[in-house]
Amino acid sequence: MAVTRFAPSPTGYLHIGGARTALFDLLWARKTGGKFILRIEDTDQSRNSPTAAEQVMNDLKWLGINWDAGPFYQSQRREIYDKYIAQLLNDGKAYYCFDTPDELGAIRAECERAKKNFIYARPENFPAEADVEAARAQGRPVVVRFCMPTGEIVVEDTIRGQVKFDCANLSDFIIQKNDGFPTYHLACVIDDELMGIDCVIRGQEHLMNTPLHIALQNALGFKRPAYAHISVTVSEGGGKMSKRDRAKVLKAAIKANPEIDLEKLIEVGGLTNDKLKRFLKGKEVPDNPQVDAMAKFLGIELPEINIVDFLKSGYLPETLVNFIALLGYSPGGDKEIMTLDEIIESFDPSRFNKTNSLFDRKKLLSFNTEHIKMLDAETLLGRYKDYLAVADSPAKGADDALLGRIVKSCDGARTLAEIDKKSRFLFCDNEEIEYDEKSVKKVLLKNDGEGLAMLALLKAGLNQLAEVTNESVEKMLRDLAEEKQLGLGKIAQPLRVAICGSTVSIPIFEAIDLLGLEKTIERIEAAIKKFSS
RNA sequence: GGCCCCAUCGUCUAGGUAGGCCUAGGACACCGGGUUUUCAACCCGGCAACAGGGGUUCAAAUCCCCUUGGGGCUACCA
Repeated sequence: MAVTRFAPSPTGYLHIGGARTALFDLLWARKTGGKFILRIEDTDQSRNSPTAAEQVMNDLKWLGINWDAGPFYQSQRREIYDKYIAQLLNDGKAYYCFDTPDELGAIRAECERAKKNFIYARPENFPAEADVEAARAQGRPVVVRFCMPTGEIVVEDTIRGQVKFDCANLSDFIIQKNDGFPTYHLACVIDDELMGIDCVIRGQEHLMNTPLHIALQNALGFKRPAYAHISVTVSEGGGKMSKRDRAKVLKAAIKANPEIDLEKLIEVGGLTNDKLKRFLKGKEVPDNPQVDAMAKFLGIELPEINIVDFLKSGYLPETLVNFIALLGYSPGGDKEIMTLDEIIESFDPSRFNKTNSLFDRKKLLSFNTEHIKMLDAETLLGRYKDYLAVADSPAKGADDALLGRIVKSCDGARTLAEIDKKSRFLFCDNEEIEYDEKSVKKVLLKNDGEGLAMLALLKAGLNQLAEVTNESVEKMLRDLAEEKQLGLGKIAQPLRVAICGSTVSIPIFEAIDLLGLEKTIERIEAAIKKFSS
């Protein structure tokens, strides 16, 4: 019966790394019949966006990562932290400091020059409350630092075994900031104790924080939870997969192309000239919506990083959960495609591996294909509608019966976006069809317009049909192929381009049936007219 | 720079905690072939790895050390 938690800081959308951490914490809680708690670590006033926590929760829900308690907001628990800070101060285990950022920076620079770790020089006599007021009066910042003990701290990590730290390398660290908020370390340790967290599964980037947390727990007389530091997910360029990766790709694209109309880009992105300059110089990163808008304007694809990015690209939540669970973890055996329940059932935290892993998008695509195949029709339709809602598709709002038939006609599809792409032509007016240049050339114009000639034959054939049914249309096409001694492709492809504008669509007979004979003939005529000159 | 983590096919990984069952298994990708009304799906076949160097041992992918290479942290961010 493990009690675990996911403790994101609400600085933006939930991204892959966070989702993976959340998933493993959920897995362990479910496997043991325990509890999974959501805690929002919003102790940084400057970095919190008001909607971010909401977004993170939406993304978790979409993935099916549901929490049993919370969300608890640390910003609403100030008195609790204050109480413990006072206690530490009282016990002489923490002390006030009044250094300015500049002073601190100078000490750091000096340490670097001496090739040493930064260690804050603890004063012999700690400042008294009266000194605090004096410092404030002088306009100096007031923070509280924790006294690191001496000796060695050994972290018992479920994944990595014993990891030893010499406290001589660890500095007294800040537990309360100038604005009165606790730092992450303090709030995290207190909440883990108060919320009864007994197992902390988190990213390896926290391994170095763990001795600090243990020191705090010891000073406060808290229990020590079990720790498991999971490997980091890295992206193609090397380095931890980060939200900044999308901006990075955008920046590279802008720099690589001097032809870009920067004025227009600024307008589309909704930022200022100065901000764009700072972005290109690597000094500032625009917001997500701004990055997206600029990418769309430039017609470039950004790598999916945030969970919503994957939704927008047509991935299933089932896919993400399955794929993420197999990054740095393996249940053993050859089975890879699994549902959340199967993953929970087979979950064994001793089977984590220590190596960082690369996020392989091709394999993700393949997982998506498998999961699309696995879903029952009703669930898949629901997922498709969720996708359409965010995809800016003309198919949005179409009735379930139609959408259901479309989805069914696309079995074998790799993403939901692919289904939309193959069937959009059904939702356009005839005049709105965009003819893909390459497709037109290849199947209509090539070989002296043999495709166009075929269209004429098709039109005549369709007009002569005594009775128009799916069967009669199909028979006509097949008879025509036989008569001309051609594969069906020679007939279907020109027809496809005429009615959908490209060589890729849902199966041709389904396409005609769904479009209707009237529009089909109209589009054939329009195509003949348009490309005959 | 300091501290810490890691190292099996191109990628995700099995095997490593009880060394011989590993002439190293699976999946994705890739290559070749088949099927086909497009794309996809599907079927058959193929390529491909224990980072390097020392030990320990009758025996090492598995244990130890070093080198090299990757990664993380190094904030009044979390």
